[in-house]
Amino acid sequence: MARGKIQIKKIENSTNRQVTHSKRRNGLFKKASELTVLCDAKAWHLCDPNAEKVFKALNKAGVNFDTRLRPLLRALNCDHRFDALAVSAEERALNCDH
Amino acid sequence: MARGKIQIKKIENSTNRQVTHSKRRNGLFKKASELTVLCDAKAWHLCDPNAEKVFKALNKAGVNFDTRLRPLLRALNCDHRFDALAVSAEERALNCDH
DNA sequence: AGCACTATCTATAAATC
DNA sequence: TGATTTATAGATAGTGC
Repeated sequence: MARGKIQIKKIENSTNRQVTHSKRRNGLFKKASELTVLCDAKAWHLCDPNAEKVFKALNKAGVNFDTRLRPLLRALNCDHRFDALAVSAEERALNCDH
Repeated sequence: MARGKIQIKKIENSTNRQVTHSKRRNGLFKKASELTVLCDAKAWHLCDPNAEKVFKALNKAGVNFDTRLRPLLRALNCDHRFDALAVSAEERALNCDH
């Protein structure tokens, strides 16, 4: 791109790799949030207590949903599927027999 | 972009919205996989039984990790954090007391 | 370790088939 | 409805500070 085309393979120089990672990651987030707005991804069901449990577990694990995953999942139309996941986690907890 | 600049707000025409969604989603996946390769995201720890449980739960919920989320999570360096999530889920199951 | 610049590359909006 | 084209907007590699 830019001042010269690059091949899509691992960047061996670690400094360049880190710089590229930072730049492209920001670009990825921007595009994800644009897609979310343009295509009207529906709101998250944070009011759903089952979903809330999963989000809390993710936060506890260090995954910041709001800033890192939410716009991406929205853009990919994956967000509503996490409701199903939340239910699945809930069922697993209820079926725990030890 | 392209043949005219657009504002980042909901595309009201549903046909255009769908077309844009499809195009931009593909672009997002492409950029995510490029970033994964360029910046050498490390491999998933699928051999980890704790992580495996989470992946299975996600698949059961209809989230196709391999095609939808894995390249994105890799690109975002979130993948290793899912190991922590897996452990968290495991602990929660073990601490289930009813 | 950022942040700015900018020439160049890539993504894509609209058009066309 | 879906594929292809193309002109333009947007992203970014290399650079300098």
